[in-house]
Amino acid sequence: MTADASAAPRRAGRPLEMVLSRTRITAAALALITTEGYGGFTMSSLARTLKVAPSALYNHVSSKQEVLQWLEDHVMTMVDVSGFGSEPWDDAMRRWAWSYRDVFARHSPLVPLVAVLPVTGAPETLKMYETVAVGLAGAGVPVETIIPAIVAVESFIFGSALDANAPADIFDTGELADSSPTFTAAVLGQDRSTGERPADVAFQFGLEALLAAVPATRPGPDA
Amino acid sequence: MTADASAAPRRAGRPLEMVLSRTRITAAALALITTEGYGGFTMSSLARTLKVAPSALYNHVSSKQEVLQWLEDHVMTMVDVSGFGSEPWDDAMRRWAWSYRDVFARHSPLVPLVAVLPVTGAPETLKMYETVAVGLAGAGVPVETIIPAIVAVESFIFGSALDANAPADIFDTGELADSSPTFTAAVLGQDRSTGERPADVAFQFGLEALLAAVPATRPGPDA
DNA sequence: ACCTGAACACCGTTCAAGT
DNA sequence: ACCTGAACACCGTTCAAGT
Repeated sequence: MTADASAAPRRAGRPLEMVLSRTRITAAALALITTEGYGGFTMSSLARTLKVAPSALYNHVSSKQEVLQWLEDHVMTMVDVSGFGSEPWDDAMRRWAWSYRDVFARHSPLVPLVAVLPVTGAPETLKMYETVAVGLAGAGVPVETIIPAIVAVESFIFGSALDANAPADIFDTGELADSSPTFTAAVLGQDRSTGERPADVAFQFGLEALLAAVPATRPGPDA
Repeated sequence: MTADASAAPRRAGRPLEMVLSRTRITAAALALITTEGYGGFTMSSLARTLKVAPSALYNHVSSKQEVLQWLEDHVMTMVDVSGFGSEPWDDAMRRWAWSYRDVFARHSPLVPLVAVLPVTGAPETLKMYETVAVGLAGAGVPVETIIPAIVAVESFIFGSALDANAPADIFDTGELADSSPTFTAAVLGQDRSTGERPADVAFQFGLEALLAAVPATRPGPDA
């Protein structure tokens, strides 16, 4: 209950900023993944970044899985919720959903982890949910619809984040074109005139469909 | 170009059904995963099931990743596309989407793999796409809309398959309830009277939203 | 053509020993 | 309280040697 409960004891010869902590481990993990990718992220490489033996990490973290959960919660911080409270609810949702998808497209290995991450250990994630829930409630969406709406949009976002990493030729049927004429025609018949990436066209389509189904009764705080 | 191009040479002392092949490796992998789960699936355990040394597998497969791709394609076989051609297009889509989600909820570690799996190496997956594309085209959906519609619904399905594995208490805010009053109220305000699982309620909501946005002009073959 | 057995280069994690 | 270094029990994959 002191004013600064998180202050670490300072010792001569080991400067304060060198003490391991959730914050510092998470920051190091993010930096490592940004430069080396998830393939280069191991407990060893993380320890090397922090100039510490790998075993030292286990004084602060119970597993690699936990580091990834910390990272996941930190990454949520990068999702843009600024529209809620300043834009009509649907524009706020669009801003949120697109940035959410983009963030996790860059961190797709974290996507399967979300299913196992309880909000209790993820305060930033909970903060985001609260902002979105306030936005929807303010738009007149009935209480019992808020969670299904959030979960549905979020599931769509996670699936779309994975899809955003698909190679451009994923649907090229090649020599199997003859056995799948209708699908092949659909692939070739896509509208390429706008120059948008196919993953973005699909995301736009699905997002608008989901937003149209949200039973809001008011346009939002400022509209 | 012979009648049976896939026949393996028969030798005395080594019965035909013991020869390794994509079919037999895939079947063994599925059996192993069904009994032991994905955590117990290693190249070693797979080799043990097939009564062979681990290194022997590499005469037939280039990596564990490839085994998983074979498995993924085989698993697509379990998705129910029987509605297409016999039901109104939207009922066929509902049957397909629910079974697709259920199958991959049981095989969620395969979900992130889909993004990297080109249809060229996945004939069963392509067969499924063809069936769905024929169904949508038959319902009068314009060619250029077919792929975005399929990709959007599929992304929603994959995200929902991950969500279906979430623990029931994932949204319990615990001691953080005070800092997230609106979200906590929404969690507590969910409609539990129907007895449906929250993941199913959200899936139903999102699926109906997406189907409502598909620009079909005809009800389907038999309606 | 396809198998075995040994080996390689890693993993994440534990633990006794230090300070 | 928190670090180091050695060790453990695995991984997926390669490769020489066999038949």
